[in-house]
Amino acid sequence: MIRIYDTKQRKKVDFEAVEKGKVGIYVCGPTVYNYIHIGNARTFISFDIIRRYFAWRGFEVTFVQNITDVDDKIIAKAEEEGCSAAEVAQDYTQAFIADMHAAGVGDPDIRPKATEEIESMVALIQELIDAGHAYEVSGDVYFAVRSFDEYGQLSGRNVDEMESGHRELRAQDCGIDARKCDPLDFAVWKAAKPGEPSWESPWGQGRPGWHIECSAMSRKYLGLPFDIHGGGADLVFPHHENERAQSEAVGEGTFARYWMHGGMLQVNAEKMSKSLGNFKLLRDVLEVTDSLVLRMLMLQTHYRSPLDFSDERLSEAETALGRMVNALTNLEWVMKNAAENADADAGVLPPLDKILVEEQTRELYRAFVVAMDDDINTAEALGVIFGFVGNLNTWLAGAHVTQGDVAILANTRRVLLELMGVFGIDLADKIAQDSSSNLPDEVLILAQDIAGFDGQDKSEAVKALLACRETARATKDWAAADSVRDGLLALGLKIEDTPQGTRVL
RNA sequence: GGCGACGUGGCCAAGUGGUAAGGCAGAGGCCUGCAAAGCCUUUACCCCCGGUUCGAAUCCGGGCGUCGCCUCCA
Repeated sequence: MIRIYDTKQRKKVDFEAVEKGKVGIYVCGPTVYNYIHIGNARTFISFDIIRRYFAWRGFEVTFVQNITDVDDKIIAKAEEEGCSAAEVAQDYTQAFIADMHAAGVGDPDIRPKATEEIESMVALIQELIDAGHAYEVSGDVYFAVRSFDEYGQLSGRNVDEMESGHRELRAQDCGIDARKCDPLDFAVWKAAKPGEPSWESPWGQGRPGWHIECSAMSRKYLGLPFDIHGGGADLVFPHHENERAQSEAVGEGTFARYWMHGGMLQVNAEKMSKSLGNFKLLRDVLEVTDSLVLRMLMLQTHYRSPLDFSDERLSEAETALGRMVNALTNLEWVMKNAAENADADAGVLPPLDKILVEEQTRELYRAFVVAMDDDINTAEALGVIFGFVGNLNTWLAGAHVTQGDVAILANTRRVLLELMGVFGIDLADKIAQDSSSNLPDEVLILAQDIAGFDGQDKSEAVKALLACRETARATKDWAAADSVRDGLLALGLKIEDTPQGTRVL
């Protein structure tokens, strides 16, 4: 049973799907007026992992994420850059999708764009007006907050207190629209101003308010009620409160059964902002960082907790990921070695305790599920895996592994890869990538220089070099041995001497 | 001012009643020609003060501190 923390109920609850075996998830996407920053990325990576986990647990997942491609900020950006709002939206939509791919975030099953869903928004607005929950004032349509009794329940706000807060604000300045019946009311449809993108509606030319977009699109693609509505914690109010009000006011009962909100990402313990100069774009970070490292960093903190981002933490995450990669590489090496030289060190070390490995692998799997079932506790799940990895290193270093052990180790390897895969970290691929650049042409030249090698095959050249180095080591000619190692290192090939022999990474 | 979250070893971070996972960093050791990797050992009065309980990091009250939201924000 998966338990998740529901923002509305303010506690962890058992997850029960609307339709057994299926889960519909709606996560608010970006407003495409700029490249997304790592704060956005955190939310999207978190829900990518949540989605992967549900799928891995056997649910048929329908994941919907919108693109808000009409908005004040897009219009402002267009003016700034001297192009159309549509162009701004299109450019940054493409950039967003590219960034998500670069970050290893899976595509949603459905990615509706607000501008292509106007019809369903207009329909919903009309329903709200007909039901007395919204009213038109000279081309604008507002939602009547006080017509919805439960307004404030999601974000834990009291309507009357909010009202008084607004009065104070109004005394100072400010942008309270006098046309609204109640200062708390918010726009669901905005009358077009000259030059702005607009669509026809029963209330004249205009465009939808932000909140109505998600209400309409989630209803259209998931139906009501649906299972999980997600987003960053900063969207709880007003965005999600308003969405919920719109969707539930028209008498369709529950909107989303569970609300999941991701914690904010901060930079150097402060909120990211352009004025503080700590604003980091995802694409800039990925320019110099493996996306798996970024993901590892995210995994180390629970998705609901605030996360402080820094270069130091990024580099720690890189080291941690390296530990995992090393363990896998080592495991694969041991397996290969066992297959290739069956009895090289027989008798020197005790045989591998296969029962133990098998049991602990099963326990790893179990503990992983327990951790993740508990509100997607990736930090704990990761701890479980690291704990196992430490044991695995000990077992492998202290035992004579034979051909007969390979099957059980292959299973362990498979489990490790599978569990990390749930996180969106493909270790096998990572290892392949790290070593794919392994054999540059210079290897042949180096092999000719040092070992007198004259073949064409680069991997044979490496073997010749290693053989040459072994000869040198046997005669304690350390200078010669090290020159081979240094030469290979310069070509990007790292050498490690192990009790079972030398291996190339 | 209102609402909410959080405060665990040098840093980060799990852990909601039974004397504290894991990662990073430091120190010492083992292994090794060296290096790398790995292993072992090592540092916790769980912010403070009360209370409940046989027993609390975990529950309750108070205090101090940090942060978020309350306007666009993932």
